Formats: sequence, structure tokens, C-alpha cells
Amino acid sequence: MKYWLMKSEPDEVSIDDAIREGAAPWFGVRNYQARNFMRDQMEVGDGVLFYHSSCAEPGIAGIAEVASTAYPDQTQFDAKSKYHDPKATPENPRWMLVDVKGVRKTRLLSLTEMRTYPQLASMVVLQKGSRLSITPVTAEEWKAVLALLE
DNA sequence: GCCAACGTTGGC
DNA sequence: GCCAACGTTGGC
Repeated sequence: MKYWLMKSEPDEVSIDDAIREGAAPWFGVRNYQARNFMRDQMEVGDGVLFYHSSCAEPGIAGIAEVASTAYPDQTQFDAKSKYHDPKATPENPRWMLVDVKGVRKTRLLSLTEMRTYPQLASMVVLQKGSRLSITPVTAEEWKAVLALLE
């Protein structure tokens, strides 16, 4: 059992969407580090901090969980998709994803608030210049975040 | 819209 | 393999 923080633009998929839709493919990741986390490390049941990015109030907006192991992201094969990758083929997929299921909405733990807590200072998402859309969260960080969301 | 930080591409 | 140019992310 591992823990993760996953960024989503609420204009695309918000925590409300994720809860309403249930398990849904986390498509569109086009970064190798983030892909490798999904492909190599994620397991069904892993905890996810659902983070809203590129919006008025960026921060953790809810809890989700990993709902599948990794499989190919179908949007890479779709010439009409903005996530199309001409170098990917079904025989040789480049991009993998997992299904993610929204569990519950929480209060918004904003990025600025997160920065005020020493117990969260180690989180990858808070590091200078960090822009990875999927980052590992330690058990200690997970517990600390959940305590703040009570 | 700006821009710092970082990732990717491609010529050499 | 180096690295300049370019593209993207994402907070502000």
C-alpha cells in the first residue's frame, strides 16, 4: 500500500467529477517519471491525494484511490486527441495509465496553507520547481494531511 | 499574461 | 553524449 499525490486541472476533471464517474482512466500523462510511477509502482487500493492545479485556488481537494493496475492510455493512438503520440502504436505503446476512483471530497487544503505546516515541508509537491503531476507521498505525510483535513 | 523551472528534441 | 533551442507546467 502506497500513497500518491495526483494533480488534475478542475476544469478538466475535478474531485466532484472523479467521485461522480467512479473508476476512470487517468489519461493524458506525458511525462516519463509520472508514467513510471503508474506503470511500476501503483497497486489497486493505493491512496491518492487529489490535487487541483492550474486554477484559482490550487490545493488538495479530496481523496481518491488507485482502482486498476497499469494499461495503455488509449488517447495516445487517437489522431484527433490532443494527447495523440505519433510514435506510439498499440503493439508498442508508450504511455500507460491506471484507473482512479474519487472517494470523498474534503475541505480545500490550499497550496499556501500547506506551505505553513512543517510536517508537510518534505512533500515533493512543495519543493521548489516541482511540477511532476504524480508524486509519491510518504505514510507520514499522508497521515499528516488527513489529520489536517479532519 | 508572465516567467522560473524543468523536460524533450535534435543537430553535431 | 553534449547542449542550445524549444515546449510545457503551473503558481502568481
